[in-house]
Amino acid sequence: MQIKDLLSDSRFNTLEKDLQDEIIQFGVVKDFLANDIIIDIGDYMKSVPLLLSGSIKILRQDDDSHELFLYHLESGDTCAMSLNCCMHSKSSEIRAIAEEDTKLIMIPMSKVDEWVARFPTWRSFVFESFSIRLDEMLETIDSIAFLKMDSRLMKYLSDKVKVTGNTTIEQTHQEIAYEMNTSRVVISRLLKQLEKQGKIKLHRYKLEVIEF
DNA sequence: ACATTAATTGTGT
DNA sequence: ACACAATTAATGT
Repeated sequence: MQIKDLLSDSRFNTLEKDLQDEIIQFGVVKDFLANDIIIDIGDYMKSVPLLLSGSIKILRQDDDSHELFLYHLESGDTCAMSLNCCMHSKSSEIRAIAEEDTKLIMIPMSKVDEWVARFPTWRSFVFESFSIRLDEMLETIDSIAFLKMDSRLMKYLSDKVKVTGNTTIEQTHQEIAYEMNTSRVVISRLLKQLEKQGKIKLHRYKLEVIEF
């Protein structure tokens, strides 16, 4: 598919034509395969990604390499974190991994800056991105703070199904446990419960979500 | 086809 | 949380 079509097909179509042209002119298209690490903690960003297709999961990691899943990025999204990092020349606080095969277009920071002044729609796009991210982050915090592990897990699973559009999740219990920052045994037990309730079907290395 | 091994998953305490 | 059992997949012979 043409980049042009991908742009007009998504949230980016609210951006004026001139701007879309410049995005195509100055942006660099990159492709990632599922599970590729796109940005790691400590990386310095010199450009901001716009997500054309696919999806990305954003993880936080503490000092002792414990992981925690934060949220997903889908096509039409940009990474508020990298906007933030770029603007203050900070290194990345998060790790971004391709959830599935993903295409994105990298915008050099200089252009991001320049466009904020030149294109009102870009300016509101950037602000809206921060707003969306803040909302989703709140949802994540709610889920961690107020939901019991079983509902958290179910939310995690259906979230994954929604963004990938695929009801099979190819992850071991251990991998899920890492992302939710809990132990494998807990995940195994809860998954077993969910299977008994008919919400999922368990297989080795993968599971199938029936209800979400 | 069978045995061995390693990794994943299940369960009781 | 820990320990161990059971199951499954992969590999070699």
